[in-house]
Amino acid sequence: MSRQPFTARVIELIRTIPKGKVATYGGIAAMAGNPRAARQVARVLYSCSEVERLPWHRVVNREGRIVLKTEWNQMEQEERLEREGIVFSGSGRIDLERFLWQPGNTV
DNA sequence: GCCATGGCTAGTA
DNA sequence: GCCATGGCTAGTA
Repeated sequence: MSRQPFTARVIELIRTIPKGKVATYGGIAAMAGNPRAARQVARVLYSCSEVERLPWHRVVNREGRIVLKTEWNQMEQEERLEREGIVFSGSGRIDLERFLWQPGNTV
């Protein structure tokens, strides 16, 4: 199953998110070459996570929130992130200043 | 036509 | 809460 370049880059990028960090849908899309294709990232996660064994839980929305449909899935994502040391505020948000993956920085 | 987005506005308190 | 966005798939001809 060969993939389109954009999708292949998205998959590769998601794989690269380090443990203990998160990325945003829009951020991954931008790194893959199209800042407006945030929903494609969602689509890739939805359709490829299992087969590609992606660290799907490390992708959240621009507000640092989990946006999965079902409560069951939301809880699983939250648990996986907390197990990696990511902290949620009382209102269920992740501090992106602290936990956002920024491939460029040397810190 | 689907999708796990994002950005901007309207409308309430 | 609305709706533009865009890569991809399913399903028809």
